[in-house]
Parts: sequence; C-alpha cells; structure tokens
Amino acid sequence: MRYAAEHKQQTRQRIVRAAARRFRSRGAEGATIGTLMRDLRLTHGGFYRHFGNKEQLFLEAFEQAVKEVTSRASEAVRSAPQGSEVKAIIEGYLDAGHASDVAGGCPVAALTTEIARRPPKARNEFVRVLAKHIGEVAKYLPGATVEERDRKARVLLSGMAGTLNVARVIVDEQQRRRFLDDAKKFYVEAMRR
Amino acid sequence: MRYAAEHKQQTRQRIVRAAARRFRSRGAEGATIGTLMRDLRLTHGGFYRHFGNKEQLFLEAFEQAVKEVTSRASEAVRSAPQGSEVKAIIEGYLDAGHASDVAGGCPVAALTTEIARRPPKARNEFVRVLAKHIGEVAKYLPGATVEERDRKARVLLSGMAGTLNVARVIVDEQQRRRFLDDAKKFYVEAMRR
DNA sequence: TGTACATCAGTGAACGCGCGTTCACTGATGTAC
DNA sequence: TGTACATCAGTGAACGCGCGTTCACTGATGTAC
Repeated sequence: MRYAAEHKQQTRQRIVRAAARRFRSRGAEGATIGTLMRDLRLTHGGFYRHFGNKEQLFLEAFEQAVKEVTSRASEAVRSAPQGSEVKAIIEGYLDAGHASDVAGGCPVAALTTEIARRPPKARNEFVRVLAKHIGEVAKYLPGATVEERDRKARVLLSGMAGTLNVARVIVDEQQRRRFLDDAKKFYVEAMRR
Repeated sequence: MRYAAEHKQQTRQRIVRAAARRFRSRGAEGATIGTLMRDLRLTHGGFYRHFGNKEQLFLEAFEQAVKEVTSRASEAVRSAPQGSEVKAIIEGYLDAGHASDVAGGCPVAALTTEIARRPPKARNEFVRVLAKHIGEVAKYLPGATVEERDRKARVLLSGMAGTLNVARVIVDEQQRRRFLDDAKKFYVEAMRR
C-alpha cells in the first residue's frame, strides 16, 4: 500500500522517539528491533526501509534523547528565578523523578558506558552530538569565556550523570533521596564560582 | 581426572578474576561464558561446577573488581604525602591511565548503568558490596563524623565515575586529557572542605 | 599390600531461544499516455 | 476522462549465528575393605 507524502517521515520519527526511550531503559543490547517495531504496530522487516542497521538508529535515538533533555533543561532554567539558574539545573537533574524515569531521562547517564565501548570512529559521532548541545547548558553557568563555561558544563554534567547512575542502583527510597540531596548540595555549593 | 584438594578453589578464583576484567571491558551482556572459559583453557560446560549461573558470577566479579580498585586506592593514599591524601585519590582516579584501562578500572564506572537496570533484589546485593568498601575511601576524606565522610565519598566517587565514563567516549587524546584535568581541579577544589 | 569402587572437576555435543538482517511479496496510490 | 504501469512503505517467512544452559561421559585419585 502507498501512503501520503509525509507518512514515511512520521513513521521514522515514531521509531526514533520510541527507540530513544527504549535504548535508555534497556541499553543498546537490551532493546531489540522486533519488540520496538511491534509496540509501534509495525513489523520488524519494515525497519530497514528507514535505517541501514540498528547502530544507525542508536545514534539517532541518542541525538533525539539529548535534544529532549537539553530542551527540558532550558525550560527549567527559563522558569527559574533570576540568579538561581544553575541551582535549577542541578536540582532538576538530581531530582528523584529523574532518577526513576530512566526512559525519559538523561542519555549521558543511561548510555555513555556502552558508547565508550564502541570503536573510535563511532565514538566521534557521539562526541559531536554531545558537543552540539553542551553549550546550551553552559550558557547558564558562571565563567568569563565560552570555553570556561563549556568546561564547567562538561564536568558538572558528567559528574551528575555518574551520581544519577549510582542513585538508580539504590533500592531504598529514603536512602536514594538522601544521596541525591547530598549531591545537590555538593554541586550547588561547588558551582557557586 | 581428579585434582589436588585446592585445585577447584584455584580454578574458581581464576574464573572470577578473569570475569572481573571481562565484564568491565565488555559489559555483562558483551562478556560470554564460552570465550571467558576458552581463554582460561577450559570448556564452557565446566563453568557450572563453580557457579549456578552467569548472574552469580557477575556479582562475584563485581565484588572482586571493587576489592581490587579499593585496595589500589588505599595504596595510592599510603604513598601520598601527608595532607594530600584526597588529592592523591582524585588524581589517581581521574588519571589518563585509568581512563584507558577499562578492564582493570573502576567497576562503578564500567558497570553501574547495567546494574541499575536489574530488579531491586539483585540491586540490593550490589549496594551491599559497594557499602562494604566505600568506607575505605571515606577514611581519608574531611568530615566530623563517619556519616559525613561516607556521604562525601559517595558523592565524590559517583561523580568521578560519571566523568571517567564521558572521558572514555572522547577519542582525541588531548581533549580527553584536558577534560580529565579540568575535572581533577574541580574535585580537588570542591573537596577542600 | 592389593583391589574394587566412589568421587567429581572438567569435557564437548546438544538443546532451545532470540537476535539482526534479508528478501520475495503486497497493494493502494501517483504518474504517463 | 480512462487505463496501464511504476512506486515503495510495510509484511512475514526465513536465514545464520551466538548465546546460556544441560547432560552423559571421562578418568585420575582417594577410600573402604
């Protein structure tokens, strides 16, 4: 059957968005094309009309996830009171809700370990995707130059990603929350210049 | 063939040690029992004389890795000049050599994301293993009470683990080193009280 | 001291299973004439 | 306006492959008598 002009683009978008969630919650190996497509009421064969292979989808899904999270951070900053933008970013990131929402959460936390295991050529593409969005967060950090703000953004985000991962291992809710609160205080304090 | 009394224990240790490296460098799914045993000049069938299943080995391998890294950190601290123990821990952890040595490196960096995806019951066992060793690092951190030092250790180690993971994605060696150096400065500064 | 038997770490074929990917096919719609 | 054909997103059977796990077997050594 033939579809309307925009139909293919829409299907492709649906796959990327669903994959962005699935990869984050199950990992690159844990997420399978079969179940991904089935949940979208499609069959696995059709996947290859949109993507060359699974790895290509993984890269696009990563980019999609980074976009989502970056724009959410930007929104949080916009609705934060003047002067406490950094605090808003940190507390939004280390929020208990973010810790429970792996599928919709930060892809750096959920996927960097696996990405680090890929060959250099592939890693470079992920670095490029990340670099494109790191400046968005850096805008709100203190620092005299763009480079200084970017450096701070990288250290802050990578550190908080590690903290988020460890928080996700902790089962006890109170313990997890305390850990996240400790980390919030630490980073807010440390970023105050 | 029958073996000497200690033979079984030795084989078991060899498997755990090799697995600790393999899991870190390839992930829980990426490391397979077949190749693990083959590299030890054993066959896959014999694996089940030592472990109930792969997951049991994963837990023991994680513990082994944590032990290795903790004792290495303790040694680094012992050989550090008085008063700069924290600096030694941070700079040892965020060392470029550590970033390249995934197989022998920190299991928190290499494995927490995957562990976070496991069911609560399993996660609790990993939390227990971690807790057993976190105090070892906490000893060298500033803080009035044990709890305060433990809190600091958790935040510091989880943060540095995230940074190490991101560093491992970066291909360009100079860029990676700069990033690690930025993070070193940040954490040394932030831990100075 | 000698002999029959039990033990059990390690072997390797076999199993069921799920995965990524391929490919011949379908059929509604756009296009050429 | 009507008709024949091309297009191509999506279908579903099939493929090869590697994985975790099982199990009947091996055979050197310890033990019972």
